[in-house]
Amino acid sequence: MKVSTPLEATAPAAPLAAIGDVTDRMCPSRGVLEHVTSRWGVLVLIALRERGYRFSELRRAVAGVSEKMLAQTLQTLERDGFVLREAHPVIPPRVDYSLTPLGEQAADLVGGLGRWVERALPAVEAARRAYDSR
Amino acid sequence: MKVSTPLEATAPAAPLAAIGDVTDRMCPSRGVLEHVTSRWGVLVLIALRERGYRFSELRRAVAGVSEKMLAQTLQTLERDGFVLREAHPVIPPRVDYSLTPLGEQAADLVGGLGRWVERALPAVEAARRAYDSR
DNA sequence: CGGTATCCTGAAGGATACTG
DNA sequence: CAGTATCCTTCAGGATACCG
Repeated sequence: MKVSTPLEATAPAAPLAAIGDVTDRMCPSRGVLEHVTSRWGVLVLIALRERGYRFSELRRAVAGVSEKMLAQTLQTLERDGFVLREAHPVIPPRVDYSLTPLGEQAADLVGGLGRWVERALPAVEAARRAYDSR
Repeated sequence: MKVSTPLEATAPAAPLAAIGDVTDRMCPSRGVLEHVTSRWGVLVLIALRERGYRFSELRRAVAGVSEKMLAQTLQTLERDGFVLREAHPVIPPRVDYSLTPLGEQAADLVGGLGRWVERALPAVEAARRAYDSR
C-alpha cells in the first residue's frame, strides 16, 4: 500500500486543487479503498455477506440509507466488480443484488473489521472517557 | 455487526433528521468504524503501522492531507484510543505520534484491506472496463 | 514546529416528485 | 418495485492567517 507520493519532487508548485487527481493517478488503489470503506459501501457489503437482497429489502437492511445513496453505492460497487446486479424482466420489477467472488473477499475483510470494532468498542469507550475527563 | 435497526417499529413518523442520531445510539460501532475507515484515518493508520511519526513528517507521508484534516484525524484517533500522542516540551516543539496496542490491531486490519485492494486492482480495473463498454 | 481559528467552497447526501 | 431527476441543505475539508 503506497501512501506517500513524491509530489514535491516532480511538481513543487503544482495547483493544489489537482492533488486529489494526481494522487489518484499515482495511487489508484486509494479510490477503490474509498469505495469499499465508504459510509454506505461498508454497510452494503456487510449486509450482502449473508445473502442476496432485493433493492428495497436492502434499503431496509441498511437502516438510514436513502434511495439515492443506495442506488449510487450499488452502482459503484457493481462497476468495481464487487456486486452482481440481476434485473428480472417481470412486473412488478425485481432486481437482485449479490456479491461476486471478488466482492465476497472484500466483504469478508470489511466484515472482519466490523466484528473487530464491535469487540473493541468497550475499550474505545473507556479511552474516550479517559480523554474527555482531562 | 448490527446493520439494520427496527426503526419503523418504534418511530414510524420520527423526524428524519434524527435518524443518524438514532442509528448511532442503537449501533455505536458505526461511528468507530467510520473513524478508522475515514479517508485520512485509513492512511494515517497505515502510515503509522511501520513506525512513529512527527506531525509534519506524517503530513508528508500522507500525501495530500491538509494540516487541519491531519490534526483533526489524529485527535479523533487519539480520543478513540488508537493513537498515542507524546508532546515533548522542547523548543522547537516536538510531538510524536504512534499506535497504541489497540491501534495496531486496527491498523493491521485496515492494512490488510489496503494490501488486498492493491492485489485486487487489476481485477477491479478489468471489471470497470467491462462495465463501461456496455 | 505544531498546531488553532476563521472563512469559504464544493461535494456528499437527504427530501420530494416523477417514470418505466 | 426499482429506480431517475431535481432541488436543497449540510458538512467535509481546503486556504489563509495567526499563536505558543
